[in-house]
Amino acid sequence: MKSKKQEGFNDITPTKSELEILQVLWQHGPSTVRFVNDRLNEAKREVQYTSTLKLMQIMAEKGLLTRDESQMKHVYSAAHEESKTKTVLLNRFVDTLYNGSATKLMMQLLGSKKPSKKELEQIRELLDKFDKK
Amino acid sequence: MKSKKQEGFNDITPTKSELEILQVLWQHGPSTVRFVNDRLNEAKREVQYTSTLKLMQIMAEKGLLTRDESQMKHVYSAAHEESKTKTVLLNRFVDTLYNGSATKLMMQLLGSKKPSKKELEQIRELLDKFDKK
DNA sequence: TTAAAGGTAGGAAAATATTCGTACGAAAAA
DNA sequence: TTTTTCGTACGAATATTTTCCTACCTTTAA
Repeated sequence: MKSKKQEGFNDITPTKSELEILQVLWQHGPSTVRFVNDRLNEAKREVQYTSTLKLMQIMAEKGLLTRDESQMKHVYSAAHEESKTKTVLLNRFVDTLYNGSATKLMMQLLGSKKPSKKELEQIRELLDKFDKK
Repeated sequence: MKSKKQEGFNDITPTKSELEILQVLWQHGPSTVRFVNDRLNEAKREVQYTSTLKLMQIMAEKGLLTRDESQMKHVYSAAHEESKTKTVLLNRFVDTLYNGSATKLMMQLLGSKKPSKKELEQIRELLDKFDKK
């Protein structure tokens, strides 16, 4: 298995708007600016095409996205796995708000949300797996 | 669909820097700017006194903090409960990253962190409590 | 073959968030 | 009393993030 250590020089932390774009790419796979912009406009809010373009260009510069320029309509992809990026964001969130305690977060979560029986079952299964390690 | 602007209502959503200040106030209770600034400087990073002052003044204007001006050294307090504010932030986080599914978040959490036996036990207790409801 | 539509690039404006300098009054120390 | 320290208020400079205008090129439709 490959090392999971990060090189350090690329910060994969996206801003709020960048995250919206990443979500589209994670959900739909490699896409053109036009496609992403359409998704944003239908799901979120009104944004001009060139705004989305600019942001995606910046993201590509930062290393958040890669792009295929072989065609006129450039095709962008998320440079990092969804789970990897979200894990980073989640850990940061836990560190910031719950002093690193995942348990504290869960307590809050269970207190405010209401998981269904089925969901509770899924969580238990996951816990069981852990016990066996 | 975008929600309407809530004139006159308090948006308790703090920015990154504001959250740092709130953490100090939640942890230590009502405090002067001097005290908060000292905590920030020792725990986080170097910040000038007037920067912290300004930010806390802004937060008071926004309704994030309240302040007692009866003494020369104004005493600031967090305007909202820690758990209330963190619940809002947590729910927003879940909505943004996990499409509102707390379970998905938990799965990721359990997958990336490695809870200790003791933590696993705590979580189970939590789930049990929940089951009985 | 021309006009319209749709692309990219880049600069700059606009919106937010953060930081700090300066003025000045009150309290404490000398 | 005089000076120094510590406090608030407030404007403005910075930094960051987000938005969009304009120029110009390519493809498509008329």
